[in-house]
Amino acid sequence: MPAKTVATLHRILEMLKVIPVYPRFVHSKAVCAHLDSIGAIVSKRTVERDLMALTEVVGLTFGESPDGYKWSFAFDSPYQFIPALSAEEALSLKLVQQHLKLFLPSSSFEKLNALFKKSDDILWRDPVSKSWPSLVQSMPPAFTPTPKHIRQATIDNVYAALMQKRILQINYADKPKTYKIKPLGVVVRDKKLVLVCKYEGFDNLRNLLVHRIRASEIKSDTFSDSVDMNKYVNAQATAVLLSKHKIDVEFHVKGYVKQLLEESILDDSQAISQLDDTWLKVTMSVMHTVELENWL
Amino acid sequence: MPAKTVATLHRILEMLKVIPVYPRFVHSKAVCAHLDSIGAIVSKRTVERDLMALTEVVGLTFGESPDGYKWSFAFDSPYQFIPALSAEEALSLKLVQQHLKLFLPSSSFEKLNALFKKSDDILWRDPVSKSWPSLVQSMPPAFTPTPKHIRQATIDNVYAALMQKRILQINYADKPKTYKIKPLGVVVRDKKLVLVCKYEGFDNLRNLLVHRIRASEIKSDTFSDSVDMNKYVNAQATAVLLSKHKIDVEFHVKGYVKQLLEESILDDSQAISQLDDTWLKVTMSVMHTVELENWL
DNA sequence: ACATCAGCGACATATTATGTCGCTGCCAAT
DNA sequence: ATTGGCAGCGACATAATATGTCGCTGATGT
Repeated sequence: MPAKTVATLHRILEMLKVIPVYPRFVHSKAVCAHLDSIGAIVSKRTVERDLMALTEVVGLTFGESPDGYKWSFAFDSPYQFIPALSAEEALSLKLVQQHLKLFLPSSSFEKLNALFKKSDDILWRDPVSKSWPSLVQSMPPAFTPTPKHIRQATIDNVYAALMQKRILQINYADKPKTYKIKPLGVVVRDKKLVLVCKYEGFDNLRNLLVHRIRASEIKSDTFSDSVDMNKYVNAQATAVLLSKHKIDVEFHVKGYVKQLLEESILDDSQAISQLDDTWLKVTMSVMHTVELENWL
Repeated sequence: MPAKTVATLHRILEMLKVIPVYPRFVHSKAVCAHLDSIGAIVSKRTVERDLMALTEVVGLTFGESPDGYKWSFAFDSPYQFIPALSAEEALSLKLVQQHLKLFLPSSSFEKLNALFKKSDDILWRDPVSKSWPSLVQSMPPAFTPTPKHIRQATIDNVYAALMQKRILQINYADKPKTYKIKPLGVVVRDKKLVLVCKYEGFDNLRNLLVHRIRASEIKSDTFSDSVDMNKYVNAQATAVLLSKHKIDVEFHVKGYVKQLLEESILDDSQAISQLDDTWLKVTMSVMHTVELENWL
């Protein structure tokens, strides 16, 4: 508890904060530098010893390289996420996972895997409920192609080019040509990652599917174009609306559809009342969309 | 590095693993018990000292109570998630966050906030890109009411009852009556959490909106009903499909719609070819849904 | 009023964390 | 080949400390 111990602990945690998960790595020298930068000056030797010790404790791994060891968090280290999780919290995470699996390409949320793994563990250990996997579900909207897989390298390049505003050279789809593009933003639509960009030399916006990018390479040229993604997305979204305002709907149903409505919830504002034994009156206020049109 | 140090470190981490984030807590005695259970036997005094020390280092908090201090992780402790995050990873998390904000009630992913906060930090610090907040977006499907807020207590009760198969007594919507229900599963549909359940004494499945549950209380009675949520969700989902198979579509467009199509991507299998200066031919293979019908 | 128990201060001591130094290879540039 | 630079690692000395023990205090609830 005295001064020195807390200093040591702080140093260790600070070290862990600089070490990324597996495919990435840091050299011990960088760790030293970081410690210096936050005022926790220790000898290089100590850092080396600490790293070694952490190997066994939190599952660090290291690989050799010309300029020293390359340190990484083990991929599945249970220490990536520390605090305890209650069974309820774990179940709630499970729901998030189900949802993400359905709506995002898996590469987008790989960073969350440690968390999901942990909640799995918690749930397995739970003595009461063995059937949890089916307790929570995410309901896909109508039609659901499986999310495409995207290579990590591709996604990294896209993000890096995006943030550094640098030209990205890609092979797209099956076209043999390579294109130079200026990445401006990323949108997730349906289950696909869409890259909004301009082709070099052109000025109109194009949408590319990230999972169709075959090869990518970041060039050193930068650009200064930019686009208000918020506005862009809104513009595209409202294009499919028939009207911008809510409308009130009232209709009567019977038989099979009646049953369905009694058990389902179309909208929050829906009100149902019994007209007689066979007919049901439904009123609600919703956005006027194409979907609705066909419902009726 | 010698034996004892690594033991201590291990013990500390093991302690952190049992401490939940803020609203929840553990008593120091429980921490002791856990340490004993994994063979790291130390005196109670040491545990107390350690906890105190951890206060300053990882942001533990404690509150008084009749039977000892109640220890929690500060809910914004930067140590909940340890490994370093690269800017690319952070951006990718940002995308997930955008997406979740749009599709899930916020209470469902509160546990991820530490992670999102961390990625925010990383991105703010990034020297190159100051405009990251608008770089990634999630595109809502057509119409998007704001996700409802759900009280944490409600969600916890629902999940607990669900896992322990216990009767839940609730007040629903504005009705003055209380109902006893058997929770069978949770589905997220559109932006709402839907609780699939049976009313006590009835045998048909009902869907309740979790955010409309006003008050809830777990009873001690248990039940044994169960439902295959997977099947249930699938059944509901296919109800809105006009046909189960993909169909091929071919159509010609010009003018404004042509422009839109050139810049957008409706589906992965779409192929576009130029007929002449004004007309564009589009072919694709998609599920036959009501949405599609209206597109044309 | 009593018993119980959590927190906490004090203290002693065996234990150890850390800096220093020097050796050994590996790499790369001369 | 030769050299300089640098990373890892073992050894060692020592100042410093982590931890168990004991006993006091003050709540709590019976």
